[in-house]
Amino acid sequence: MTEIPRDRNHQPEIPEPPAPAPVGSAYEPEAVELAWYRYWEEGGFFHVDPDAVHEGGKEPFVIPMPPPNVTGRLHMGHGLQDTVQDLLIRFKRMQGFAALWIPGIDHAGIATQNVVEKTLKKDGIDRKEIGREAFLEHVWDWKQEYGDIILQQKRRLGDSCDWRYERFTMDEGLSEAVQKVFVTLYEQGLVYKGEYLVNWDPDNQTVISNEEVDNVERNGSLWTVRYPVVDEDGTETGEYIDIATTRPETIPADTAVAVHPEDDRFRHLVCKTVRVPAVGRIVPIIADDYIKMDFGAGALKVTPGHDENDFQIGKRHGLETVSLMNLDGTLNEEGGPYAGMERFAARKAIVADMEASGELVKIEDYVQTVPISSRSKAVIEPLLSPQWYVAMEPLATRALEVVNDGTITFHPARWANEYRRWLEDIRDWPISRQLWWGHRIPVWYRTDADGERIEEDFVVSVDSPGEGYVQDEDVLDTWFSSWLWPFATLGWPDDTDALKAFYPGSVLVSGYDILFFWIARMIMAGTHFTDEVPYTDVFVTGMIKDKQGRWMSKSLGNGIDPLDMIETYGADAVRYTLAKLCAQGQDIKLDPAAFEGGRNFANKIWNASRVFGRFVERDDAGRPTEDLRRQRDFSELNLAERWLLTRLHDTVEAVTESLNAYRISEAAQLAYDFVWRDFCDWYLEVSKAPRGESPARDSLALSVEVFEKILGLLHPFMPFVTEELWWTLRPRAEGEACIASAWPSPSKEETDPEAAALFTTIQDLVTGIRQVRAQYNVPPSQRIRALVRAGDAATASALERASDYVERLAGLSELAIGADLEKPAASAAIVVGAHEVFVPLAGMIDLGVERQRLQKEIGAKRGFLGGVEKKLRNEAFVSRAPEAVVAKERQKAEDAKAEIAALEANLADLG
RNA sequence: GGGCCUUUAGCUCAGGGGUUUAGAGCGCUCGCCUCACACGCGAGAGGUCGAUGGUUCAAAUCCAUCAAGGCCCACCA
Repeated sequence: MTEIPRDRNHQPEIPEPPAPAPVGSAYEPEAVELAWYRYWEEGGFFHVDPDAVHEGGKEPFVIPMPPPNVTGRLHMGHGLQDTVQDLLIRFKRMQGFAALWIPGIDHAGIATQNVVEKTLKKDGIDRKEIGREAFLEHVWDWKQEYGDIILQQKRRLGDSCDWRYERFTMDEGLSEAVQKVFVTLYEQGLVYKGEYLVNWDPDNQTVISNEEVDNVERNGSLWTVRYPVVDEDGTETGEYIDIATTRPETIPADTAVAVHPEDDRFRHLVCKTVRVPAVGRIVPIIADDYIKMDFGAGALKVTPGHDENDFQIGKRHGLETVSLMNLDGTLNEEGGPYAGMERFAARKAIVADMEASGELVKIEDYVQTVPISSRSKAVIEPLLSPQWYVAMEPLATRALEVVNDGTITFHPARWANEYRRWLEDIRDWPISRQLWWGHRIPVWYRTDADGERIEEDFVVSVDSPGEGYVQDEDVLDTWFSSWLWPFATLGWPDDTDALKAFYPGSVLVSGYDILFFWIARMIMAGTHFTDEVPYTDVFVTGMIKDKQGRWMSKSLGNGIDPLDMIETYGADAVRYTLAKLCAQGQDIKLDPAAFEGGRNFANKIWNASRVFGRFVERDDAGRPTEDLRRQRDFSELNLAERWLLTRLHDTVEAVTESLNAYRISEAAQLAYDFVWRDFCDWYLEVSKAPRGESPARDSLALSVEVFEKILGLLHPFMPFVTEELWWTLRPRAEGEACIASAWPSPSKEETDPEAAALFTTIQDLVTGIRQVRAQYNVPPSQRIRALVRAGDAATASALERASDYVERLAGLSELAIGADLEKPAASAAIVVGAHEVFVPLAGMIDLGVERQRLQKEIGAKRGFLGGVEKKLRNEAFVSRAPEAVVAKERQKAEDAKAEIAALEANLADLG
């Protein structure tokens, strides 16, 4: 049992934070990322103890990480899912939750056994020769060597999981849980042994579940074979039944021929007998309405030992079940002359023989659905075999309830439908696997005098009943341990502190590819064994595809390695890009070039910090020694600052809301817009001191203050660069890290919608002047004059106070503002709402260009006005639409008219 | 055979009954090495929101049908 750490016993020493990069240096992600991850991990910043909940009163927020396969390497799917999980964890941690992300590894039964077997084969070692025990030693060695490679790779991505909780699906605790669950289910009558047709994988020589079978369309043949009707002593009556089959090699296992009871062609033959071609067995003709009269030749050969439907027919009619295949896919003695042949060789041989004997009537091309093992890609053989099953229906009932009653919510909601569909039509789960690597089935058989086990005489128990018993050779399906993951990782079945504190969990993040395999089964296990849902929210991500929308696969060689991307662009860039692409539930067509966007954003933030960061005094190590921030009063802030704080407040609110609703890409976009557009493009430009002057301390202080909030806001998306910059702004106390900071929550008090609106007007004025400059190719270095004729005196004086913004941003040498200024001759005019801007362009003005510009502007406005007026002319609209909507449209029309009038006046002015 | 998803700018995608005349990134055009950033700055061009019909005062947005692409499930030999 892994001991769950407790705070009072574990007080990790917080290391020295890495020294900041020198001021003015370019952003180099790799060095920054490695250093900070070490700092966080060693400093215990990911640690969450049960006491934080029990005694600290913190609300838990728990995500069980889908344990990657021990054979695994990080792929883009992990990149995406881990980005989402870590983002949520960091977000909630900053919000003050006891945010626990539980990592671990899955032993991945078949996959791992295959890999190790292949590796050994290269050294000339055969699994069967060395035997079970020796083989398992190799697998454990392999696990030791490669087991946590992927977890190391996840660290590179920045995953902030509490590694002290790391579990392996075959470690002691998980094994205990698995055994207990098997025994419990057996005692509840929900585990049983049955002999049914199973999906047999002849390559891996194990049974697999339906979910592990892929049905693929393949070009095959449909052979029509003639079955002669014979009497009791085997003489042909001259009649015959033609039967179409896609699997002639199973003919030797035919135990009947079936026709539809109402089929007039064959009705008189029912109860008679036919001779099976190739092997000469005499079998009855039966009637069953499963048969489709219009398919093939209208009759079916019944092979209960090798086809699920035939098996059902056989049951109904009490037919013998002949199993003619060995576990390796060769025919056994039932195959008669074909015994010992591999199944597809047998098919060829049997077809050739029937062709020669005239029993084969025809061969047609036929597209059929072939079941394939998703692991080995071998064609699945339905085979009669005794296996252990879990009766799923009782478990499914509860699991359906908790989704139907809203205890568990899927995001996006449509996955709940898929989930229901599967559960409502659930089949029993074959859980035994004929493998060596996995949890041994806790069933003990009594042995007879020869040491052979007696199949019917067994005990189900965790421990051996003692002498005279041997354990079942088989192991359990990998998912039989992973379905316990959310609670077994916390110590279940023991009632640990951790379990009490952190179960049930909060969110599961996973791809839809394992909705049935894992997500649904976890919910079944949770409700059945713990009487709780394992988590309340399921966030289902889309799958990552290549640029052309194809699945990434080794064989296509179209995979994009996240580690390569991290090396090239940085982990923050990879994370931000994936977050941005993570629209709810949609598959993602990934172009590696997309990561450039993330890199550019990280770089932008880095550079933005230099604008004010270079004015912070630092010691020799580059650490800040002064705190620029100061007490301030919102009302004393200037217009731009009040606008910025208003935008900050709104942005934080919107991002928080988006994250809470799992709208990850929206949150990423909102943060991006604020940081790049508002903060960098407008605020930083406005706040810069005039050439040659030093910026005001108050202005720097606000930049630092807001930037700190920005770093917090971006931290869940881009933890590394934000943490790095966090330490460059002001002196920090030990452990006062960005990761441990509180989620920004700017005060509503510190917003000023009026200031924000005025600033927007200023932005429009500036943009207008810039447009004129661009139109006339005025070089950026050339200062020009401009006049603003404000629509009213109040705005005029407000703009007057903010005139240096416009001057600076529009590159003006002089700016006149007033409510009744005259338009100078030979000037370009811009209409911004009720205000007009005149740009005197003596000597430069081109009447043609100007006329064109104004006409285009008028055209656009008229188009707009036309639309609005059309609405207003519609009486139904005016009478039925809400008053506010109508009023708004009226206002729009009026504003547009005024603007058009102003533009037209200016146009007329040109002569 | 059932069910689901997608179709919006050249490309990749947001948006999801009234948000000024539909947005972003990339690409494209023009001008800029403006002392944070060319991984950048400024200005632009470019969509009758797959088609048709309907509901509504109002549809890219809701409904129906169709078309194209994709996915999942299913026992047609």
